Amino acid sequence: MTNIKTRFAPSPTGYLHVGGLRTALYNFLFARHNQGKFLLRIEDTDQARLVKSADKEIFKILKEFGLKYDNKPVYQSKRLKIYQKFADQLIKDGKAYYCFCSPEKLAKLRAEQIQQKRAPKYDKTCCKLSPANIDKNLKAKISYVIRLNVPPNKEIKWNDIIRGEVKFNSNDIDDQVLLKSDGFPTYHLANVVDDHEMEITHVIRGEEWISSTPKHLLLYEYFSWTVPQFAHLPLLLNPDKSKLSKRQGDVAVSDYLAQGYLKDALINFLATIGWTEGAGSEQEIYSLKELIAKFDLKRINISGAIFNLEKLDWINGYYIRKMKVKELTKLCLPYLKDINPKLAEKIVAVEQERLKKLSDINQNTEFFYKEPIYKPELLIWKKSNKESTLENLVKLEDFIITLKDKDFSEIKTLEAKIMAWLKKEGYGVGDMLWPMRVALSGQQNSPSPFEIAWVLGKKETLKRINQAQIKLK
RNA sequence: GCCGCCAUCGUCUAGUGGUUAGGACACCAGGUUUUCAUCCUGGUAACCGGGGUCCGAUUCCCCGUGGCGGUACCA
Repeated sequence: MTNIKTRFAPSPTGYLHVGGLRTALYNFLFARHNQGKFLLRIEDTDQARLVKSADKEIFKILKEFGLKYDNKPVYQSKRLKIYQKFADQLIKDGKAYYCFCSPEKLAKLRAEQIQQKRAPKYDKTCCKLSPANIDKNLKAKISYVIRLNVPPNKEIKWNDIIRGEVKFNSNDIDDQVLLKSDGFPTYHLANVVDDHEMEITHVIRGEEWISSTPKHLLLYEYFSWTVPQFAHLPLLLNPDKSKLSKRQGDVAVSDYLAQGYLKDALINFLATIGWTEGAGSEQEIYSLKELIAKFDLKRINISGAIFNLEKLDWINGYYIRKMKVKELTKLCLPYLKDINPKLAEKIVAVEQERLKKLSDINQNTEFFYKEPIYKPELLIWKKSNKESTLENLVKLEDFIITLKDKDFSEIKTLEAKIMAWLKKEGYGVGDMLWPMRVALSGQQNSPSPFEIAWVLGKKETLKRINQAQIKLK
């Protein structure tokens, strides 16, 4: 296929949702895979919900994630005249009509219909207005909207790339408002007009749009425009299977970034929740490049998927473990406030394999730069006792004093020295290393004593071993 | 209520008209180890129900059930 064009069309009503990011990702991947264009459109037609600078956050996040879009973003709020022009054209053709009904009247109508167990639908009162009456109302400046004139009993269907044929009967479709009384278009009008003018070939959007698609199809028909291909993505769900929402956890991309989820990991996770390359592949880890090469809309799953944090944590941990210590340290620094970068790098080196997300770096790592507080009993290994623990700590101190500073330059060197000494003297590994580790960390669980000693350096290591002895006495 | 979409381990999923229904996460056990983590090995665990079609259905069809989405002058 040539000249493929996709678009991501968020509305700037707040933070960017992870589901939105996935939609953007799929649009991006499909376009790039096919050497097509990926465009961005800001759907700012709801004046009430508009959040200032929400568009800026969207740009920033797309950029951070490497989802580069082509051309300048299109703002719908700057295209009001165009939508009005097309709405007028529909009216002229009898495909849309002025509606002067008040919100109160509509609410009453809806309430009646619901009570009668019928689907709430506009009753087309204003569609039957005579030209003279319309003129009169217009001149009297009665507030109006423009509604889509949906024909009765017409089958409307399309072939969804992801779901196959989807069918509706026009009797179930409401005469949707296309142009609001404030002169702004609704999603339906603006969306169709813009997708046409931007020459979008593939509309890839969330499943929540399926029931609106017949309205859009009708508009394409009324305008005699080429209909794009539709691909309706499955939803991201809460653990209880409802649509992923803020009530049940974080949904903003920025929340995940703030917690220290890596962009590559997030992309990897989002891409593979709902998409697999198939063909018997059992791959779990994908780079953005690889995704571009392998992505196929037809391989997107149809059913909704729970946003499974445990899997995200695993993927993120995987990416963290693959990182170079220097790079990882840079990313961790914001979570390790007021710490000397040299020390931070050592801490990161030692903690790397334990991190699931960057913010974990400040979990149980205080002992690296603060004297640990712990109960003396913790020093005693399960197979040992107080007396021999104290004795061992003294022996250990005496030995470490004999080490040179350069023995502390690398973890491996330090480990080799101490292990050789243990072996030579015939000391039990646990008898010696457990108290050493606790003396240095004050923790039940921690990195190895060699690693901690390497971070602390000779002087601090000796100091803590000595303090442990005092505690035990 | 009405319309629509969906249905394989707890979760993400692969897969097929005949398979020991595969993988990953999580979980459990074992190994490595001074602890945790990492790493390695192994294990528990699934085709929503009922009818068809067929020699044979998890797979195809229908019905049901369940979940979800939509039902706005929100997107």
